[in-house]
Parts: sequence; structure tokens; C-alpha cells
Amino acid sequence: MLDNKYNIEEKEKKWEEFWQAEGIYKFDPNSKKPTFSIDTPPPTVSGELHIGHIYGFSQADMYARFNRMLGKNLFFPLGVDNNGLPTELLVEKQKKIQAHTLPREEFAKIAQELLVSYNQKYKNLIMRAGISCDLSLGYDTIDNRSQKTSQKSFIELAKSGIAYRENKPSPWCTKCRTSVAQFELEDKDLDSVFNYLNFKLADGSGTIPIATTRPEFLPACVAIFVNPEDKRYSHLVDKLVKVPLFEDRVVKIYADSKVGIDKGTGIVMCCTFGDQTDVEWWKEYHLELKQAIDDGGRMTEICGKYAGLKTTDARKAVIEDLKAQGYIYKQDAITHSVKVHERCEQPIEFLTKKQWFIRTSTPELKQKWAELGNKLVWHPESMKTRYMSWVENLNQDWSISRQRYFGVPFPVWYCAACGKPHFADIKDLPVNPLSTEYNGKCECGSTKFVPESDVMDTWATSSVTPQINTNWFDDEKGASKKIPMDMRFAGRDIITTWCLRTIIKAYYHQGCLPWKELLINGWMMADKGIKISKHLSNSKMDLNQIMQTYGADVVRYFSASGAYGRDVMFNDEGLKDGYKLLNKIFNGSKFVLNFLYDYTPKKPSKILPVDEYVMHKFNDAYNKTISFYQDVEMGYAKAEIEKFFYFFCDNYIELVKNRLYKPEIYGEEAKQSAQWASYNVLFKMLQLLGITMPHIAEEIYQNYFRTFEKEKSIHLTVLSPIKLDENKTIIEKGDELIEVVARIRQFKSENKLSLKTEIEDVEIVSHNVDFFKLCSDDIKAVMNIKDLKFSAGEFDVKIGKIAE
RNA sequence: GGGAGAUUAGCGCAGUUGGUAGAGUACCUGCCUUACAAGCAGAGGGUCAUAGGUUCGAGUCCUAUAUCUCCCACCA
Repeated sequence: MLDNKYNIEEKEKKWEEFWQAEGIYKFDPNSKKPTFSIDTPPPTVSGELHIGHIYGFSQADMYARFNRMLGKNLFFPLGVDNNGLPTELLVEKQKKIQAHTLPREEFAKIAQELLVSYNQKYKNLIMRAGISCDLSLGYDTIDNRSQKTSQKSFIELAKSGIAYRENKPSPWCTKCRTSVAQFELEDKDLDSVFNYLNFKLADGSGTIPIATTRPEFLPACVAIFVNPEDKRYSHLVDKLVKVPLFEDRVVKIYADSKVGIDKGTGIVMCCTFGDQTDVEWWKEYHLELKQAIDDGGRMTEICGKYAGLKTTDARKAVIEDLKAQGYIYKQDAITHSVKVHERCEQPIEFLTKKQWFIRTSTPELKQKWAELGNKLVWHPESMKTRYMSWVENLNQDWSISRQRYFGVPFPVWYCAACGKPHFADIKDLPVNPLSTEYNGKCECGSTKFVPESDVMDTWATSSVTPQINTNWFDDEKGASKKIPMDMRFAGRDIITTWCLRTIIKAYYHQGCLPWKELLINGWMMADKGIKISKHLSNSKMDLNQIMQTYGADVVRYFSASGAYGRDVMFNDEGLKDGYKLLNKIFNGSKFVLNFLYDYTPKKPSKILPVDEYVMHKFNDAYNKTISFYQDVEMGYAKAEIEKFFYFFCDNYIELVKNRLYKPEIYGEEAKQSAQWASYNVLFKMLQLLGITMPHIAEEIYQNYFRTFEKEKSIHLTVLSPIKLDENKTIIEKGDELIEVVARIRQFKSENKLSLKTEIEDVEIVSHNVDFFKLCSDDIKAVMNIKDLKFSAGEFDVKIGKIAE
């Protein structure tokens, strides 16, 4: 028997434990069923947990559950990403230590210990949301399997020349002391001062005005640029200019169209490196390289008296000196947007370092990425455009070196004599070159080697999740049969980063796509135009509070509102809708089960028209729901079966209530007919509703259906429509019957009568008189009609007098 | 500055190929009906962001503008 009231938190936790204990979601490697494999994006454990995290996972889980109920063997792992800089910063903050002051192994040990609880916290949340992952398939992006996989990937790419090491200027964070990828940068508006300087022409013929916000870069000034279209300055091209404060140094003036005529004074100094444009000019004009800033953001020796100062202090000192010597003729306070490192908000610099890159940006490769993008099935289709336009604009190779401490090491040593890289043996992986000697001899004869001290960027690992999942390290043949995996889901912000990089790796290693289908979910927004953020999560959006009050099923219900891939606004009302349905499912089932507990399902010899009608009506809803799920429209699918469920309660149950209650009046046969229809429809409805709301479905299944259905969980049962004899007209006739009831209800409502008010006589005019005659008892009972008459003709309902 | 998406009832949303605007919720009116008042029935409520255009006909197609979201670029 079901409880009188459904205790959400208690029951949900109970069934979650049951699913784990019974291994309901376990992947069976020996199964004969077709496999459906999901490449779950491992979430970053260092992130703040909020309701938005459940959103994307829930939708993916619904698609996963749908596929499981089609009879597939699900491969649905749950990894966590705890590799790289975000995690390193988290550990530093939590443990109040600094990674660069400790031996790497020691830091890693502290990190691993701390991460245990973070990993668990994340997994707990995902499990608490009823996501049907198989935890035993899980991995950490810093564990042995992940390290081996990313190191093997690196060695293979390096040996084939796809990964290469080069001295390249790249964005550098002086606070985190590492190079950072372009997409780790964000814009921030900062106050600054535009300093207008007079540079002296070397031939003594006068001065030229240049505006700069970074005067401390003067020691690294290697050229001056003007726009070739700018008539004011065309006579200056090729002339030489003395660098203020460093007048022994002379630089040339070039003309280049990248100079904005109306920006500043229209004359720019190029320093190595103030920004991306400087980098481009440096390359294009083969300029000198003068590094004015070191790893930690201090001025280098080339800066003379300013050496050793931090950039901000150097800027002050330089400005003082410029003023004292009369170079500055104007200063304007401005606010401009500056590229900062997204993790620490420190403005980034450009530094030149030897780093590993992966080739991604040649025209042929870009063509390839576009081709692969076209072969991938996108949900929704429109998201492909983002990918395509990114690929089109791709102009830099992928930098994977990070000068950090907590991450996957590069398994490589360099010959001390000639610099040639020597790689670890694949069978020895994972390898940390800092703690392992290279026992070999270089072709040049040297036996001395320098270990690589950089670690790989997180993305180098999170882009090989298909290879981790399919155990590519140990079994290349097996993996190549399993890749492409069936499906991957992701937020739309990482299409261009995570997804593209995973596609690139799979292409290099397996020569194909990493997955067949890509599901891109939208975002849950806190309010119109407001993203969910930490400080919102402790108010109305507090996750614990929501889980306690409404539970996972309701949050999942809310996650399935609307069209797939669209943003959704968080609101309490949405949760209340789900709560309403949850309650209704419980009560409706409880009521129906009351008449089923002493019943063993068996097809009755006679099925009454109303019962036949509701089963056909269900099959209709079933087909629509299935087809929505096939189109990856979890919201529409949910809405379809929800609509039918309300129809079942408000119309069908009301119609057959009396037959179930009073077999002594209506007959045992009539009761059995209703029981048969109720059993089938309720069970199959619960299967479909359970895709969205797995806990309540399990509660009811275990309470009754488990006795007759083979599977030990409703989530292992296979979907199918109710087997019925064909009856083409039954839906149309039944709908007319529902219309009769609606008319009488309307009549009573408009006349402010109770619904149970007795009516003397009603006449139904219809072309389906025979059908109505067979339903006479049900109609009379539900509307309390004393005398029901029928006549043939155009449909109408004639309502007579109210009984006294 | 460029690209993509969005804008529909008080609210959060749906609206396939152009053909009289849809459900839910809230509000209002009734009904304590032997599962559920977290219920049932009924009613009202919209110049489809704005301005143009194509068409016999536009929420739907085109152009521009505004606002929001995401991505990218610029930022001397």
C-alpha cells in the first residue's frame, strides 16, 4: 500500500539508494542488447554547486533514460574534472599554501586528499538529482587512467609532428605565473591614463606625438607605426625615432593598415609585447624581441634603473621621469577594457616561452573541422552555426603547455646538448619526468637530459574523454570500434572550446568524430538577463532548500520545460507546477491501485467501450511522446504525457469510478474491464512519466506493478504501446462522449449547481447512438442523470430539468 | 564592432510548410463530488518588442531599430 502522503525527501533518497545497491544503471559489458554510449562531460569540481548544474544533466539524463527504456544497454559514466589550474587555485586557497613553494608530488598529494570530498560532493549532487549514471565507470581527470591517456595522446601527436614545440609569444598571467589560453581571458573595464608623449626624431627635425597607457613598456619599444592612408604622417615613414628615456636606442617608423587613424594620435609604438597587435607586427616585420617583463610581472634588466620594479610601480616611476624631462604634454584619464585572466582577474601580458602546440589552424585542417562538424548530428541544429563560424575564424594553433604544478606532466626530456626531445615509453606511462630519469642516449651523443617542467592544460585531458571512456590506452582496436560514441551533451558556451578540441583529438587518433550526436542545452537564468551566480544561490535558489521542499523530480520537471536548447528563467511557479503533477501522480495512482491490489492482470473477455477508448487514447499519446523523445525534445515529450495523465484523471477515472466502487450494481465484468484498462494505462504512463520523474514512478512501481512485471526497477522496463485490436472510429466516438460530459459540466457550472446535482433527463443527439447506448451507465453515473435518451442526428446535448 | 539566438496573456512558456492567436499558472465565478482544495468545473484576459516591406493574407518571410543572452574581435 502507498503511504497516505508522499514524503518527497525520504522516498527519493530511498530509491536512489536502491538504484545504487541493485546496480540498476550498471553498464553490462556482456549484454547482447545494443549499446548506447554517452560521453559525459566531467564537471569541474571546484565550481560552486547550484541548480543550473542539474539543468543540463537532467535533460541529458532524460534522453539517456529514454534510450535505456528502448531496450538499450546504457554506457553512462560520470567523471569529474579536478585537473589543472582551477583545481590548483582551489587547493591553494583552501589549504593556504602556494604550489610553487612545494615539491610537485607533495602538492599533488595534498590536492588529492582535499579533492576526495569535493569529488564526492559533486557526485552526490548528480546522484541526488536522479541522474542515471553508472558510478563504477567514473574517472577523475587527474587519475592514472586519465594521465596515461593524455600522455599517450601527446606522445603520438608529438612523434607525428602534429604537436610541436616552439618559442611563441602568448598570453601570460603574471599572478598565476603561467601562460593562458585565449579563451581563458575575459574583458574587464579598468581605469587608466592615456599619456601623450613627444618622441624625438633621430635626425633632430622635430618630434612626433604618441599616446600610450603603458609607458613602462618604453624599454621594449622596437618600432613605430602609422597608417599608410594617414596623410598627416606619410612623410615620417622610414624615419628613425629616439625612444624617450632610452635615447641611445633608435627605432624605425613603419606604415601598417592595422593602425587606427583616429585612435590616440594616430601614431603607435610597438613593444614586445603590449598586446596581440604587437605580436602580429613583431612576426610580420621581423622586429627585435625585447622582453621588458618577467614571469612574475617585474621589469627585466633591459629596463635599466626600473629593473626589478613591478609593472605598476615602474609605470609611476617612468611617468615621473617623463614629466621631469618634459616628454609628456598631456594626460587623459580613461576607462578602457583590458584582457584579464578569468581565474584571478589579473591583466594579462604577452611573454615568449617555449611551449607545446597542436596543429589546428591550417586551411586544410579548418576544412576538416568543418566537414566533421557537418557530419555531427546537432540538437538543436541551429547550434552548428556557432561551431562553424568559430572554425572559420580559427587562426592560432592550440597551446597546451602550462607553467603550473598540478596537472598531467609532459612525458618528455630534452637533450642537454642539442635540445632534441625524447619521449617516455608508452608502457611506462604515466610518467613524471621531474622524478624519473631518462635512460637513453641522444643521437648527438649526449647522455644528459633536462626534464620538461610544464604540465598540460586541463583541456588536453578533457578533450580525450572518449578515449578515456573506451579504454583506448590499453585497447586501441576495441576503442576504435566504440568511437564515435553515441552521444555527448554540453552547455552552449563550450561548443567552440571543449567540443571542438574533442573533435580534433578524435580525428587525430581515430580518424573520425568522437560522437554521433551532440546535445547542446541552454542555460537556466536567475531572472530576465541575470545569470545564476553564487550570491543568488543562497536566496530563493538555494539548492538544498529546493531539494527539501520540492525534490529532485520537481527540479527535473522544471528542467524539462520548453524547447530543447533554449534558456529558461528560474521561477517558483515553475516548481509549483511540477509539485502539483507529482502530487497528482501519487494521488491518482493511489486511487487506481485501491481497485487493483486484489487484482491479477488478465485480459477480460469483454472490454467496455470507454475502457477501449482510453487505451487507444493512451496509445496516441504514447506515439506522440516517443516521437518527441526521438527528436530530443524532452520538454515536449513531458508535456504530452502530462496532458494525457490529467485527461486520464479528470475524465476516465471520473467516468469509471462507479463501476469500480459498485460491482454489485454495474456487474463484475464491468469492473474487470476497467481494471484491465487502468492497469495497462497507469503502468505505461508511469514508464513515460518516470523519464522525467524517476523517483515517484519507482515508488508506485515497487508498490504494485513489481509483482507482475519482470524487471526489478521500472527504469529497466521496456517501452511499448498497449496491444489492442484495431478500431479506427473509437477515438472519434470517445471524444464525442467526453464532449457530452463537458457540456453537462458547463451547464451545471453556469447554473452554479453542484456537479452531483441530479438531472431529470438528458437527450444525446448523435450519429453514434449505438456507441452511446453502450456507455449509458458511465454517463449517467458521472453526471447523475436519472433518464438518458438518445436520438440519431447532428451532435447535440439537450439538458432537461433539475431534479427536485 | 561582427556573428548566433531570443522578445507572444499579469507571469514563466508553446505555436512545424504563411490561412480566424494556444495550454499552464495567477486573477475572477461556482462546486467541501466517497484519490487529490497541492482538487474539480467554468469565464475573462494578447495591436504577437517597435517601424517599414513582400503577399489576397504575416506571430510565422524580408529590412531596420531597441532590449536581453551567448560567442568572437577591438581596446596604442
